[in-house]
Amino acid sequence: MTAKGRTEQLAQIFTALSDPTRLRILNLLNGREVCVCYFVEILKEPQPKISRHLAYLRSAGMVATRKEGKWVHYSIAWPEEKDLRKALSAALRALEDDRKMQADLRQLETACCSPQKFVTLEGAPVPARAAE
Amino acid sequence: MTAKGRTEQLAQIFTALSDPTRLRILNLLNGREVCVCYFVEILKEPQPKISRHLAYLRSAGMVATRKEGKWVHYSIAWPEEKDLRKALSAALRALEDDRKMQADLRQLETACCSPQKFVTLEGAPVPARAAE
DNA sequence: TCATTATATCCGGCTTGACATATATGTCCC
DNA sequence: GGGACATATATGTCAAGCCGGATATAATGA
Repeated sequence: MTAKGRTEQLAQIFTALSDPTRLRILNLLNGREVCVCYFVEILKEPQPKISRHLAYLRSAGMVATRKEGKWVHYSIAWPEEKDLRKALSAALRALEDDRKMQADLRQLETACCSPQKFVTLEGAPVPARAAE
Repeated sequence: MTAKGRTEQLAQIFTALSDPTRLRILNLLNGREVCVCYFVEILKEPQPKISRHLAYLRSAGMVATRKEGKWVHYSIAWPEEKDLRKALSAALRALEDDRKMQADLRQLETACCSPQKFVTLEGAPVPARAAE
């Protein structure tokens, strides 16, 4: 890990950002802790596909997990190095202009505020705001 | 091209940024027009490897070329969409903190100021500052 | 002919998606 | 408590495709 140079670490971050599904996941995670079931619900992608991309982000050290009973909450694991943090946050900020990303976030709000619209999510933990 | 959504375009940009060689190339191109021979000289990588990555960036529409006799000059082709420009420039700015990137730039300066140190570059066109 | 740059090809490895299946936890009910 | 069952999440496997490196070679210009 530390054997890797800064340039390679940067490249690795961008690799993690180079897939639309992962971009949508990271966008939803930006500033929040989100449970897997919400990704499945909102992205409308097969659960194994979501899980695979989460595993990718995990092994790249870009997300952290917290288990709570049946559910697993994901959050962004911000790099320690300042410039890596800067690169990542700049990239995430760029996502905010994307309409699809905005739509995803709106769906997350809706899911939070009216759980009855998501019957399969009944009882699922509500995404919580998290500090960067 | 336009059939692609914004999210996919963003992912494509990050894909282009996901390789150390391409990062170094783009860093050298940031604000400048640079001839291929300088990449070969400074990155100390096989010429076909450089050319391949340049071709990649070209087909991704991220760089523009200008032919001048024997030499081909590359420059960054900034996206038209504002948020794509923002994403790209943020990424390039993040590179500036990287020591290897700074070293590459210093070598470019050296190459410009004392061409006799780079015998194979004698007569090669000097990299020119360009507006973003 | 030499220098510069681009392309073609082969290969090994990684990524991704789809599907099936395993694991872990919670609930219900006796 | 303990089994049966449902739900949430992860993983194994396979196939297809892309990526990157290396080498050789072509194309272009001086």
